[in-house]
Amino acid sequence: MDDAGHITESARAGETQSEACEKAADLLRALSHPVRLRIIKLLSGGELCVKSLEEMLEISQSSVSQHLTRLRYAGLIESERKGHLVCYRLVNGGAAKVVEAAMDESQHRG
Amino acid sequence: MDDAGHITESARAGETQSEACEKAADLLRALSHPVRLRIIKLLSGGELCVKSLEEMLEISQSSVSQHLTRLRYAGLIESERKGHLVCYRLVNGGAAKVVEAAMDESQHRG
DNA sequence: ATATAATATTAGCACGTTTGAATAAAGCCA
DNA sequence: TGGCTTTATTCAAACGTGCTAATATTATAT
Repeated sequence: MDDAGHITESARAGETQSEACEKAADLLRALSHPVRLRIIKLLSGGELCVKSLEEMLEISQSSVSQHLTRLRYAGLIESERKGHLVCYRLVNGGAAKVVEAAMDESQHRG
Repeated sequence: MDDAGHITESARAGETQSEACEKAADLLRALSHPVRLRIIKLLSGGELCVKSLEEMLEISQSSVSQHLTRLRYAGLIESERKGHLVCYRLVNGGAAKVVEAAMDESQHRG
């Protein structure tokens, strides 16, 4: 839905259309793995430590940790040490909104 | 935003939560390339033939065609031959909605 | 039929991603 | 301290992706 009569948000920020698409593609790439989607959905119910995620997802500790690192690097989640646990939570609802849109859409077809 | 008191859409369809995430991840992967995002945005303004897209995107014909194939395979766009041109259009607004959510989100941070 | 324009497909290479195994680091408790 | 649990990091192998160059296909026009 591109604007015709006024300036787009990316233009306002001094960005090229195609630069904005690069950023959005980075975000989508960070989300485009089934395990990472499940992590986002789990965290949208509240913060969780790595061990809990590992049990819920039933994949190796190493793999969970690497996916969390990727999501954190993308700015979608943040972590806080609590004793010997490290808890993760969503940075804000934005990532979950994109995920929701994708889940919605992928069920109506595909 | 998971449901607590009633059945989710994926459950209704006889799908596992994690199967639904696989599908959504497939959709996101199909979208997670800057050129493909630009294609979706261009097509949301109306159908276009490959040659036009090639000129607007300023990338090779082969590359455009391959990206279009991927989007078509994902069910996001469809094509129609018109003389010696092939025109592409969005299958429905759903893909554009996901793209919009991602562009929105990626501009508020990251 | 031949030439030309538009599109699709293929092959090969470079690069990114995902995984498990192994190892390291950090915090707790006896 | 030493042992235990949790988490992070590194490595190598397998696999996926994106690009270009080359070739094939499809339609049109002469």
